[in-house]
Amino acid sequence: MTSHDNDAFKPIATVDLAIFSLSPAGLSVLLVRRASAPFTGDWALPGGWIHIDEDVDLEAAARRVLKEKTGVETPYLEQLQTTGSRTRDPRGWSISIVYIALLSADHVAERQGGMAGEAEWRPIEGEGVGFPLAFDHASLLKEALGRIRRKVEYSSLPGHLLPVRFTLSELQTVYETLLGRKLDKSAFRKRMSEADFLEPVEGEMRRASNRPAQVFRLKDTRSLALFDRTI
Amino acid sequence: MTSHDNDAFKPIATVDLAIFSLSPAGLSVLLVRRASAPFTGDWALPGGWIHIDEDVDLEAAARRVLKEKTGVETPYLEQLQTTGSRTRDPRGWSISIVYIALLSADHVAERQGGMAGEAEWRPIEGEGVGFPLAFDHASLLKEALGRIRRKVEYSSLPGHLLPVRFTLSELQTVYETLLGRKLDKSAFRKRMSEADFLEPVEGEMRRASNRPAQVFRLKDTRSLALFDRTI
DNA sequence: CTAACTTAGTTGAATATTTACACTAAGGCT
DNA sequence: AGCCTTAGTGTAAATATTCAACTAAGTTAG
Repeated sequence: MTSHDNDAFKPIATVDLAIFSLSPAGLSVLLVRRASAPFTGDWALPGGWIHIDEDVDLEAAARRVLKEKTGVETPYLEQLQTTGSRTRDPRGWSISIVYIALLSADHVAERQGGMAGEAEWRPIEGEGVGFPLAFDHASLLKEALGRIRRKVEYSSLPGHLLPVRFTLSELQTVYETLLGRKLDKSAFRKRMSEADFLEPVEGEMRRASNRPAQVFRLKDTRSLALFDRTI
Repeated sequence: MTSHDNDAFKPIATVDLAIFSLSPAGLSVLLVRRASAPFTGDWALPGGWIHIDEDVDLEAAARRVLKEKTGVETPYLEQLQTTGSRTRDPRGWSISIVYIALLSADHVAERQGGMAGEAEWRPIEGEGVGFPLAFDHASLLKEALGRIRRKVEYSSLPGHLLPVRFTLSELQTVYETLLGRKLDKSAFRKRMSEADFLEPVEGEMRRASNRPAQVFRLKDTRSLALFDRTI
């Protein structure tokens, strides 16, 4: 077996998404029911083929799949990892490029009805959803959760689960939900201020509670690349 | 354009490697000269097709390519990222799964002669090698360097660039090389001890300098998974 | 053979950062 | 009016980090 160019094996390659949002129950992931073999009827992460004529690159393919399933066009999107093996799909060698997407609460609210038929939000319990998934998707979901939970420690990632404008108290609650522990208010505020993730929305105050609070928004996402430590 | 299973577009997919080692000049990367179109004669990261019958998964494919180019069978190997687009290869849509490999000094020494004809070590200067590479490989190399340099901060990754057994002074020098700055000896030792990356080789001392030094080795690599924060 | 030199490994004081918790103030609610 | 809840700040104690000196085990020069 030598390596001429025309030995090129072209494997089946899909883009799969772990799409998260916050529900009253905590962090939730969007799952779809498989309509065709293999794993017909099982729950799976939403995914799709790359469309050679539509998608200029992998991220565009992920964005398109996300829009098809949820209608959302401006998500937080981040490549997680690529798995490929002979055994993960019974039809043979296949590759899956997995992306993580975070949907804000208002994204989800807007699209409550418009969601593709068999897609449903399922609450995260521990390292997954508590029931089996098609292919190796349970393992992919576990990796995605690991990435998110580690990244809470050093990035503004949790901010993408809130509406565009939020208060510091709301943000702290999201951090606490993802970390599974309480944070000190004073330390949290100092850290946010030093990390320079946020900008105040000038003059805007919110009175969701019994006291008005300053409203913030995330600074331009591009600056986040500085903090990306993939894996 | 609807999405039946048999629409499945199977893109050209390769596994490419950014293989690093330490040379007297500092960090070096292994490059090969392309023998065929496109980019004939240009330098590129070593890579290869997936062999559907040989490779059980992507990591096995990366391992095989590494062995073909360097003879090394037990490298440090880590998936970096996957790029795929219409434009990165003039022949059309293609995908590259990129792995980072670190070779220890004794790996390199062993294989000085046995290396495939047109492969050469090139010193890293800043964010690359200082001359153009085929495809998007300059950009892939830049990402790999970013990953390595960030990971120095919180992992034992630099240890994989040394022989299996090394002294703390040698290890500190590698950290300093990768970070591009001097570290405090006392703080470095305390950190290493707390991080629990290393185990002493009982009873073994090295007298490379004018004073004998305790010899260490990395603890089982599997424990490193705890620290992996991809990207 | 001795004295000077080099480097492994440790110690400690000065400084900076984190943590825990109390405190003030601006409303809403009864 | 007075009490309650929550936004936002202050601060003292505990912990970490930094910087630099110190000890000890050799090697090398004279």
